[in-house]
Amino acid sequence: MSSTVARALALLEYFSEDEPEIGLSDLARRAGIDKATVHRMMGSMADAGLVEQRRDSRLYRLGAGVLRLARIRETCFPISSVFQAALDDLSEKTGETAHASWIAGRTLATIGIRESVRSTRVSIISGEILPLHSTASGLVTLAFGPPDLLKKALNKRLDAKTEHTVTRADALIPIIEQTRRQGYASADQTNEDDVFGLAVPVFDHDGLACGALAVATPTHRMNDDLKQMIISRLMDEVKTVSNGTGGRVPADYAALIRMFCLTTDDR
Amino acid sequence: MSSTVARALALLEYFSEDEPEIGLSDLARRAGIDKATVHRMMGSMADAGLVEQRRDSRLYRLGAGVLRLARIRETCFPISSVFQAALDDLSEKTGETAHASWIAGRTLATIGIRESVRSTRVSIISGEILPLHSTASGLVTLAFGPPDLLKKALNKRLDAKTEHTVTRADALIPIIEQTRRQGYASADQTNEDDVFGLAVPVFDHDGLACGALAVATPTHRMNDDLKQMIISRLMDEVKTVSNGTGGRVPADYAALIRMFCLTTDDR
DNA sequence: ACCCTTTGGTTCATTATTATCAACATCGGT
DNA sequence: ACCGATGTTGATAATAATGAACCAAAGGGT
Repeated sequence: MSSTVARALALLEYFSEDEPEIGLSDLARRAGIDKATVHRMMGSMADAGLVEQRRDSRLYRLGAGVLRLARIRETCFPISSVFQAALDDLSEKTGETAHASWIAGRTLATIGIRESVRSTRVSIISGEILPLHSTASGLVTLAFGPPDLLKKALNKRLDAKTEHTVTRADALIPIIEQTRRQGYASADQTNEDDVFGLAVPVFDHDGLACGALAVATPTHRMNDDLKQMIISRLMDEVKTVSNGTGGRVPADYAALIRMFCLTTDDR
Repeated sequence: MSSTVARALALLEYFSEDEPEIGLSDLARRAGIDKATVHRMMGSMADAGLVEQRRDSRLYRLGAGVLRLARIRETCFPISSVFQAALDDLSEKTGETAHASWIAGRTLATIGIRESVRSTRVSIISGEILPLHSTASGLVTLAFGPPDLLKKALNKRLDAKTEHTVTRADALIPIIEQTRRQGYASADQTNEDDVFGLAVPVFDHDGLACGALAVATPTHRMNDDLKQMIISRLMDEVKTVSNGTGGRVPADYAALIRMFCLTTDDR
């Protein structure tokens, strides 16, 4: 089913900002793999520099090798900088937390955050992997992204993150279709309690979504006016970011953007 | 002998700033592995987001997943920022190109560069992997780093990068010992023609070298005065950077630094 | 002090995964 | 259209991954 390499690399997904160091047994338990196997896998990954092991506590953490890789990737195909500018802009104009994500394999990786300055705000874990089915970012990515990503995502188990999470594939399909029609996705507490997410896609060179821009607000603060305002701001950034990262906005989506500008002008 | 995971991850080392995209056959040829094998390996790595494949040219390149990993690593254990400050300082004071590297598994990864402003200067490829035996950075890392790294490095094939490269392990040992005594390493055209490198170690929490700071100058410009000046500047940064990255300078090396300050004061 | 649990690490026989090689498909250039 | 090189897929043989058992060491609780 899944190759050894894939299983080994999947171990990397357990590391995040709020859990940067993990022990051998812990890692093995979560992944559901034998200790001995994980031990050898981590050994190989340590050799490659992807992880390193503290000499004292024997805990594993991400290694310096990832810095090198990210450096190459970013100097050759810079995206972070483009995103960060958009995020700063979004957060400033909406007053809420903005974040950006990007397709990484069959997952969605958070690659940029700008937190709201308000006292009550949504706080996002840097480097977190976003579920495709329960976040606004995930939904737009599925709706406008590569078809096979959607297919794979629907076949996977859809974990219930809150009591509002849609966990049945057939219930998800109409939501995806609605997202396609309106050009943005909203997710009210489907991934985390008291978090309302709004997201638009970012397009690659082929006109497929390769990531998402999102604004997250506390649910209690959300209302129609705020929602329209945020969506309008998000739409404004789609073209900028897509072009800035070497992508292009497909014609039908561009039409959606124009429509939205008109409706907001009407207000 | 070597695990599948290790072989797969070794493929990542072929990507660099001046060769960010590589085809399947090319990759297989260099690694000496069958095409089909590489194909499945890259497939797994693409799933994990470490690499991605262009839909048009089918070439592979580093994926967005590495950005996520680097982000986590850097927010939890920041080192780049500390290094960059030191590099800027070094380059400014010496007028030459300064670069920093860090142990990543059993290799040495370039994680920071500040190029000289001069017209003739040493240009360094970002993200490049430095050979341990033929660069000044590699030599100090071997001299002051983990003993098993040295052992492994001596057992590996020592490629001749130029006609000055030392390729015999027994010839390398006295050089390492000399490096230990003087506290810095110099490499005159042993890795690249017309490049003279000077490097000092950066220490981790255990007092072992985990990286290096280096200044590279065109060989024709190097003389005793410049050499002494650069070494003095490098020594100045050892403590700053080591402490800034959570490390500590061992007592015997601290003594070396003090000695060097005295001798330079004498001048 | 003790026991008991948990941790990281290692070994080894079995088996399931993976490398291999070939054929096939696809593309670009001459 | 040809040719060479490339990416992709499938069947078989061989290798490497697996997981149980085991060890040493480090807490944690009584």
